[in-house]
Amino acid sequence: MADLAGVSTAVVSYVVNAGPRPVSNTTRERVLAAIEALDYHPNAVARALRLQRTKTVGLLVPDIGVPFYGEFARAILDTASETGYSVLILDAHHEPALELQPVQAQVASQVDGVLAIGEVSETDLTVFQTAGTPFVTLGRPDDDPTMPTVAIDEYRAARAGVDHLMDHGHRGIALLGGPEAETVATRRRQAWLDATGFGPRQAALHSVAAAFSRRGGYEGCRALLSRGARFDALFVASDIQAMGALRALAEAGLRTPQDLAVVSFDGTEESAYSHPPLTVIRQPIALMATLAFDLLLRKESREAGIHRIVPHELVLRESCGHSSADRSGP
Amino acid sequence: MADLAGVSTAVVSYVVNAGPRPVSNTTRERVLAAIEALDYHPNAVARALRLQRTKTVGLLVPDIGVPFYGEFARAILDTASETGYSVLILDAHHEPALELQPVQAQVASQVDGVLAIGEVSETDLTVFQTAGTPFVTLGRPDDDPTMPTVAIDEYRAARAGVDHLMDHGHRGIALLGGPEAETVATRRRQAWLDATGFGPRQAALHSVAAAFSRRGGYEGCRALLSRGARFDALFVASDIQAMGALRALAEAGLRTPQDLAVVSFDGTEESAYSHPPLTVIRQPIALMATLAFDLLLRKESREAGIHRIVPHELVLRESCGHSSADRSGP
DNA sequence: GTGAAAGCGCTAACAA
DNA sequence: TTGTTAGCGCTTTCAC
Repeated sequence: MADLAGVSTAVVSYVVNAGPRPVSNTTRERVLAAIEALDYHPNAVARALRLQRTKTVGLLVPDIGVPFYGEFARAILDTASETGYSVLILDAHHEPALELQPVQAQVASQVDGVLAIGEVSETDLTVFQTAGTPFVTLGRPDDDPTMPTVAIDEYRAARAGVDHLMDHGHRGIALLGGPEAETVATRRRQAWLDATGFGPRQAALHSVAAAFSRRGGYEGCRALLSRGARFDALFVASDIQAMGALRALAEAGLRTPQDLAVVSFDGTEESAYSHPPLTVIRQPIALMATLAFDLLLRKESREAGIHRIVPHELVLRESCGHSSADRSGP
Repeated sequence: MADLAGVSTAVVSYVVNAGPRPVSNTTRERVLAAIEALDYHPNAVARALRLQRTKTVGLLVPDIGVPFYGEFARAILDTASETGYSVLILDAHHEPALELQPVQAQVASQVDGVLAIGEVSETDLTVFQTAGTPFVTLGRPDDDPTMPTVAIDEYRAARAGVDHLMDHGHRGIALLGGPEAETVATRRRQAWLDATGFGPRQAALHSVAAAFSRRGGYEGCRALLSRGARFDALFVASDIQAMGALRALAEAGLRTPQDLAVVSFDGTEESAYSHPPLTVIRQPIALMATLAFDLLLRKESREAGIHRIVPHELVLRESCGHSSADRSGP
């Protein structure tokens, strides 16, 4: 390569990286020609070793097959590619954190930082912390001040959802919540609890904890239905669970929203196409991705305690009882 | 590190990799202790440079936010992690191939191979081919014998879907197809054409090409509806388009399957939770992922022309008119 | 069974 | 303006 152009490798480097030293035009031409002729491409691995920077970030997701995480991943891939970054995806697929430790460590040495969506175990985070790998968590409400985070105000967001149901006059609002171990699920539950004013007995009767999956939502909803408690509305902790819930409701012969109003959480694309379209609390996915990525690379993430709260949005569709008269499609 | 244990770096390597040279037990102990004490983790980048092997594969997807691709990515992540591989995701987000060239080349130098789901441009493939990066395509029916591929038999699969609609007695079967540029869309259309026996005029009247997205399906279906052609069934080229179609049908006051039977393609999770649940042609995603990954690493992919055809499956649910009496949930 | 040293492909300090 | 060279952290041949 350098030989063909008759220059040293240093000059090739200067040309390819446009610096840090100047190169005469004639030399540059020769180098460029040689690059073209040999279809030369710099080796990213060697570059990374030398620079101690891989231009790659890790993205830790609970399950890339879940649309909410998929849409998040897309947003992050978009932002990353704008600045020439690659993204290494790690799918925790709900496994215990310990199993991942070896992988994590391996990955920690080949990424410039890690973005973690959703629930992440403390031990996972510790791996990155001790490895000195910058990281920021996304959508993980936590008061732990050492943890850089970008998230909506989970409590207020969920509260907005339940309050909206109350504005519609509903009083028997059941909760189809997320797994008890997940912080977001706890926050959303607390909001529901405060809004409804249910006491312990009523709360237990009117709520269920289910997995963040369609099946989880389906089974959770059936469990709720089989209890015989009377409720006229359902607040669901995630869109994906709502898909299962709508199915269960339909099978039970219950109409939404006439018999039961529904509001769910996240605002993924599919929530606009369900039957009926779901009224949701939407998280600003693209914005969160951009902010998190910037935070990660500016290494502000090292300054502990950066918590960026982004605005949520109540999106009114049919499932809460709004008329669709003025709608013109999703 | 090596210093602490009082050994050379070579021995550390022997211990960490359990070879290729033997190490005495006492020495091993000392090394292990030092590793523990220093929380040492080998640098994956340096390792990759030396071995010329990154233990990372690239995954090229059209849009990671689309559930079908998300589920595919999940399956591939699963297989990859079993053998200690990391996965670098590249989202083409429907951009022209040329824009990606720089990225591709960069990536080509940091992965051991590339898996491409769905449509991939020839020029994209050329980048990897000239870089000597092994690759295999997934779900890309192509007679090009130089291209290693894992896919269902698109024609037969689609044919099975349309034939099933005909078995139900439908004769006016419309097609909500994919983009004309996509090979799979062409194949599925041909199957529909042969099964229905439509001539050019009828075919044009009864079909539409739409983007592989919910909105694409929604708009495509509305276009079909507004044409005034009479049809009693709809064959949809993908689940995600079917979601949009179901929405459009509902808004038009058409009941599925009473007024219009629907069968779609892919068999993602969401197809089991729509209203009504969709009868689909399912692609064996997990199997395809495993086969493709194996193919990629065994470098059989270098032997041109490996086409592995995997079985598709007709999954009967309600949208085609089957009774749901015997169903017990998704 | 272990150490010394070369070298993977690149960048950047230093020399010229 | 350009060339020479050290070294990023690892593996592995070769010598002992």
